[in-house]
Amino acid sequence: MRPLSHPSIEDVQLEGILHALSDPVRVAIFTDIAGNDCAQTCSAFAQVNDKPIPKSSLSHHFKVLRDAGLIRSERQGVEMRNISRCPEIEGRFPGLLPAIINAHALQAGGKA
Amino acid sequence: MRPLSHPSIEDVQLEGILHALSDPVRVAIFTDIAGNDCAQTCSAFAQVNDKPIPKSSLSHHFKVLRDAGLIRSERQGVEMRNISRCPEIEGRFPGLLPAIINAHALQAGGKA
DNA sequence: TTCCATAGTTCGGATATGTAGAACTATTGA
DNA sequence: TCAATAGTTCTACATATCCGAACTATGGAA
Repeated sequence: MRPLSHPSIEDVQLEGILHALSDPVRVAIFTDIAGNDCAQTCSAFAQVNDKPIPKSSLSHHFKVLRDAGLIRSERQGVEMRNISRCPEIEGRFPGLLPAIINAHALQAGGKA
Repeated sequence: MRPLSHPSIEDVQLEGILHALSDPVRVAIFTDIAGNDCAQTCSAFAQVNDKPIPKSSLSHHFKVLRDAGLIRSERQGVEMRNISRCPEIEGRFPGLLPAIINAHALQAGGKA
């Protein structure tokens, strides 16, 4: 099992962020993590929008979010704690993540 | 040749927008169209970032942008005029496109 | 310690999506 | 009618995604 790698903030690309968040499961996971002060485990998202996510898929989704620079994951005992990198990204792309998070909320709200 | 179809604004999805703009060629095309008052033809983008784009690929990219609701294309004589749908989308997802366009500009600027 | 349970990762095969050359369609102008 | 230009569609191939199964890592219990 390779060690987790996180891109440095200068290497974070807009395209990578948009790609990572262009998946409904990932944008749901990310907005949840971004809106939560305390770190979230991967398995907290075994269900997303009432849909069960296989854990290999979940692991893949977290890797995409990590590689895009959106979250930071670190092992804590048997589980993995995930936190958003919003503040760093805000410095690089001001307003981007808030706008996406807001859009996601609007869409989810209008859907219900 | 099927008639061009454009989704109505209520059917525009955040995920579709992010997916469409997660490609470096498409985000370059879109920011150009969005920043230009006058409509742009498809073939205006035969080169993007000094890279030639085959016209079948270009056509595909425009279709993705259209399907995502980001642009409106209409035939005018022998060519196609493309305009952004920013104002409509601004009403649905406020601040989203400006933030993405700004991020793209920052990234392109920092790259040079 | 050994063993088991839990949390994630990796592998591998099926399926879906993207790329681009070639053939096609639509419009205009000679 | 014919040729030129602008885009689209077809098709084959390359790449990416999905998910079950097998694997690894950590911690706690026997």
